[in-house]
Amino acid sequence: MDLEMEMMGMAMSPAMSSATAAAAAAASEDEGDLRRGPWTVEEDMLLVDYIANHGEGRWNSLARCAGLRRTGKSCRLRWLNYLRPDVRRGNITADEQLLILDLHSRWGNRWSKIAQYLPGRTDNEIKNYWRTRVQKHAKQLRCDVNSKEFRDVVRHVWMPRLVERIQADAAAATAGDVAAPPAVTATRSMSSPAGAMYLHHQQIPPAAAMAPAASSELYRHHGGGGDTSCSEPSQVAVTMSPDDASSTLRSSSSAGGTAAAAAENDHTIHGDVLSGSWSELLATTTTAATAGLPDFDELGDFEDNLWSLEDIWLHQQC
DNA sequence: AAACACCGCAACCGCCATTAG
DNA sequence: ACTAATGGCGGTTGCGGTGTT
Repeated sequence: MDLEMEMMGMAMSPAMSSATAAAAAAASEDEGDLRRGPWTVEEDMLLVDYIANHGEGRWNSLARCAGLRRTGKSCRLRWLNYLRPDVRRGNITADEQLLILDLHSRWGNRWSKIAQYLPGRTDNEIKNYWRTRVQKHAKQLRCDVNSKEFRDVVRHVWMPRLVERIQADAAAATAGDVAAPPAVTATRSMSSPAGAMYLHHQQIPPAAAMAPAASSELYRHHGGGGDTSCSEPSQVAVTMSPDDASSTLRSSSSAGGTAAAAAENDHTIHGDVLSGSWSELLATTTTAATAGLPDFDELGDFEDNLWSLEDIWLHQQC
């Protein structure tokens, strides 16, 4: 990694670009031994240099030895959420959204666990995404984010439409790339690291790729199979450009029959948000956009808050 | 142009689990 | 076995940026 360039980028970050923040940080130095608030470029460089030379861990002593007047916790957080070389920043992609929705449905607010399946994303970033985007949609639908109603909207509307969107984009991408191997097209190639995690083994046959056993194997390869108390994340597809949750919801009107039907529900989805009440949305979409999807409540194998992207995907193929 | 409201995100806080002595 | 230190996690807050009136 080009450390110099990284530092330049940090210097341009919102937190660092503020003269008032720097002044506040400087002022706080007089208030005690430990500093708080936004990190300065100098502090970042101290931390990065120290970790480059000595490694991470033992954060309290690290902070002292590096000459940082910060708590060990603060140093650790700064490193993990911002300074780490492999940290990804920017828009959450559609496949990442799908994963977050899927994994959250299984594990709830286990942000660090969810983050393990989104390479480069931090638990903090995923948590922020959930709070700012997902909870906003719940608010717009006038239901609680933890309510069954909202979970129904997510699994019957949001996730299927994300899948449709991803399919459409993947189809558009492969249409312009005749050299693409058929198997890759069929199994939905994934462009993001999150997607790549699941299709790490590119050669698996399409059918096997979708089999739960196969995806289980994929998870085990990434250390996700140890926790037998949790269902495993679904294998999802992706080839698409970065986008945000809102535009994804705006989404999928060009993605085939079900999406075309969804596009007719322009009183329920227009602009970039879900509008109307959750009940209106579900009532109009369960007969159109989600036609062909399983009746999750009758599948029997699902707990109240458990469902699988594989089921959504498989039924969309029918 | 100014005031206000809202949003997104970095950072902090408090709690709990684990580890070292 | 006990205690203190440390690490990790989820929840919350505060601030800067941006959009709206």
